[in-house]
Amino acid sequence: MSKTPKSEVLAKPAQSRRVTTRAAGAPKATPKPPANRAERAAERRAAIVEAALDEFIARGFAATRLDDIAKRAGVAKGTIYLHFKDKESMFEDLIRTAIVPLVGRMHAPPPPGATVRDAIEGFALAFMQEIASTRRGDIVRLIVAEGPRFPAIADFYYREVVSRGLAGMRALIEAGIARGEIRHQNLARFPQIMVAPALIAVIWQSLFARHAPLDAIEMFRVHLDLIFGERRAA
Amino acid sequence: MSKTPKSEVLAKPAQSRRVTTRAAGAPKATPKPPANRAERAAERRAAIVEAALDEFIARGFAATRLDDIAKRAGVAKGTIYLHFKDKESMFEDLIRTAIVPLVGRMHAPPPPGATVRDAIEGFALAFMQEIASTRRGDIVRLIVAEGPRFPAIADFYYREVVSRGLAGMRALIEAGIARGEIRHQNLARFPQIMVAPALIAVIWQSLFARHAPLDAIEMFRVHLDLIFGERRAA
Amino acid sequence: MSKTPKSEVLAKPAQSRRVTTRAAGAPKATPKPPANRAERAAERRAAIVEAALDEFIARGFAATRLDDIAKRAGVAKGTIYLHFKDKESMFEDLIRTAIVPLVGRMHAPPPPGATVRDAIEGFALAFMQEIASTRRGDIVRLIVAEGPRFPAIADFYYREVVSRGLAGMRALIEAGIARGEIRHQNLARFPQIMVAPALIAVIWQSLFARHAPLDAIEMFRVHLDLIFGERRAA
Amino acid sequence: MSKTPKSEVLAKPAQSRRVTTRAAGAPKATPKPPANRAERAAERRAAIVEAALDEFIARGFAATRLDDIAKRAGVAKGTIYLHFKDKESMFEDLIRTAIVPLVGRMHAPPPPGATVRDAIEGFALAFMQEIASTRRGDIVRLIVAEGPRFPAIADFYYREVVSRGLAGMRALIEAGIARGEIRHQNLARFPQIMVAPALIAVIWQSLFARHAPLDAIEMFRVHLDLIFGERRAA
DNA sequence: TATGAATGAGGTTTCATTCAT
DNA sequence: TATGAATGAAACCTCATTCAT
Repeated sequence: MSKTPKSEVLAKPAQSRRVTTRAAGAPKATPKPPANRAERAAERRAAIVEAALDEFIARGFAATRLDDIAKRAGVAKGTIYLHFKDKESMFEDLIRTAIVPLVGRMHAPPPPGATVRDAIEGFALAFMQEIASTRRGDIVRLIVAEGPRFPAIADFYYREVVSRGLAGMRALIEAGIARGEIRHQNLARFPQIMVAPALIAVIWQSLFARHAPLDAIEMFRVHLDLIFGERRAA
Repeated sequence: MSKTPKSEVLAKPAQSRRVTTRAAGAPKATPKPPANRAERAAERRAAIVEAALDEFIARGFAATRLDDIAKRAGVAKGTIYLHFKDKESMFEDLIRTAIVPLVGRMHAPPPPGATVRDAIEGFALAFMQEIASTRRGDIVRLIVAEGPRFPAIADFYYREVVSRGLAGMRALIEAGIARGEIRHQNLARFPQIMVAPALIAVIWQSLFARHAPLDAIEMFRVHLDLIFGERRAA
Repeated sequence: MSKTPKSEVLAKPAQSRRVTTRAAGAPKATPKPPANRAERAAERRAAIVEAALDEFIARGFAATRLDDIAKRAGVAKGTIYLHFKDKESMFEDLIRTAIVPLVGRMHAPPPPGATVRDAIEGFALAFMQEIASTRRGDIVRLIVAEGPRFPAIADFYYREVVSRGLAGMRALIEAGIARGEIRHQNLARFPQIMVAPALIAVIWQSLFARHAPLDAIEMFRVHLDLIFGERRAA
Repeated sequence: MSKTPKSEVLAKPAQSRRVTTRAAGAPKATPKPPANRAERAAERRAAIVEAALDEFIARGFAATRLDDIAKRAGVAKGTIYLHFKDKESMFEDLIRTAIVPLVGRMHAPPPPGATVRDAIEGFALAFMQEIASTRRGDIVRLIVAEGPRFPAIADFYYREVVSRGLAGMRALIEAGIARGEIRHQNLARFPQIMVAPALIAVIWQSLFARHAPLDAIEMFRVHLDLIFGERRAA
């Protein structure tokens, strides 16, 4: 055989297991006649991006065929090259673009009147709902998977997401320490600890969810209990 | 162009960033002429396994060329097929075989005279030294990367490593709770929390180590402080 | 896939549909300890010849693997090369050797006291029983199949079998004409006509027997009736 | 060495010994720039079919290289896969398509005013001129050669050509018997006998023509004399 | 003499990319 | 701008042949 594992697990074209913005199963973008030319082009590009992300997530970079992306996006193969230089830079563009929305959350302003724990719990809740259980989580896993082969992506991700996110988390932790909510001063040195369960949740979703479901939010709460101390009521 | 990203980051053949048993850069295994035929065959197989792991880790399944594996192992392409049915089952075999040694550790008998914390800290130390900072850690990342495309691997990994490891960890946590070392009873419901920093460390190594080194052991200690309470001395 | 059609019709190794001298299904020649070295060698060679014929008949020249021949003969692959220069000359040798026994019959001495029709009917009977319904018939088909690619074989077959056989047949026909058994003088110009049903039978066996069985002997008798005139009893 | 016999008899690419529609020796179909795209595609497909038949006839299925077909057709290797799923189904498609035109002839309506002998002689003439001495005859031989490995082809050939042809021939024979042209009633039980010389002719062409030319039409006439009785004039 | 592990040329097939329409 | 037929490099895999044992 060839380059792609024949695992019966992957139907063709790849079917995302999560809810996406496009109607699942609609292989062709509905041809609702849009306005002008530029608009059409933008729509096509969006369709390509959408389709490409789904395929890349399902198969990884190397095993994804442009043919399948085109089919899923409802465009011709050549059209992809009107929007992207080649497969590799398309992949990098895609990931970069998909990462940006992840960043906003991170800078969530320190809670005005709430406690630090509430702030972090809110962040965790948002993360689990908007990332871990959506395609965005798959993108995080995709970065873990392809990062070593795409240092540009790993770099970008570190710069735009990881370092900022950890910085924000460190600030929150320090606020928590200052307010007396957190006793472990050393935690500020390793803000990774705070988000570790989030990463666990993302990976668990992709790999083990069908063996044993994981209540990620509850796990995160227990984790926060370690840090902030036990709470009374749920 | 071709199927493999042309990232200048990957010389050909893939160069592992870690120490391996074979002298890095020696494309041909040669020197010591081994004894009989069976021994030779075993050696060749070992060389192929070694080379294949390196290549798969560096490039992922789909982007790895059997040609490169052969070259790196110092054998002809056809020789690979004397030991493995095809690329896919070679990959699965390899991962399976590489996983087995990970398992032993997990069952580290509960500490005879030591505290639970000491046991877990010992485990963490071992993990960081023997896994996170060696090629084994890369294998864990490889499983994260390719698991969704190789459900057989994900299943095996869950069965042999994850479920056992978590069970063992849960037992330790319960022992800790029984002895009064751990106050958070809920922790036993999510032993994943205990090992989360280990996974963080593995991923950090692969993706971000060159941006910001991470003292994984110290991180783990801080994490244990959250669980067991602050210790006096380092 | 590859070079060999994956038709489910061909189990591996090829299973001749006819009775052969070796016990069918016995992949390894039984190791009954033979006498001396030369004898052993001769036996091995015979086993190879036997196995090779079966495989070539079942798959044709190009699709036959030496590996399968060796396996079927119960020898190592290398052993084949002790007896034959290479696959091609093995094939030519084999066919040549297999053809020789076909020749004898052809020279069947003109019938001492019998009629020409009896002689030819006897030949036909022998042909159908000893060739058309045995592996030898397959060899004839094999020659038809591979002849154009192996002119040496076609030449040899023409020289040793066809031209001699037709000459013998012509002599019989002329005898029949001389005796008044045959009225069609022109038949001597085309002795091929006499044997045409034999060839039909061989081909029918291989290709269409499972769709519609053919009573080759009866067909031949009807054919002889055309030439010699109707007979009274069956 | 390789899988293909190195017989010096076969130049590369295979050179058909017969007249084909394309100018023999012109490796690239080029000159007249055709109209639209669909037309171009149809032409390319036709060129592939043409080339593939020539190669398959000259070498048989297994020994034919897609590379040579592509070269001979003047297309790139990949282009073949735009028209055929793989080598095997290309072969089956080709044979099937090539067989269809053979069928028409078979149903030659019973002679309006002519004798049965004239009808059959007309059929024989047509067969010899349009099949036995053209590439179509080679296809018949190809079916004999590869049929056992491609049961689908043998089945199709039996269903579409053999059974229909024999049925038609049987009808003619019965007409001949009814009219008193044929005395041998048993002939209707084996219409194969009637066409046997045609098959002989096809095989003779491929294998022995260069050793001894065969006047197939005259042979057929002699054969008909056996059945219908001697005629006066030639 | 016999073995069968090893070789590597060469086959089939895939798929990123181009370009005439 | 959009298409998709065509390309051909390169991947996986096979198997005839060699040769150290």
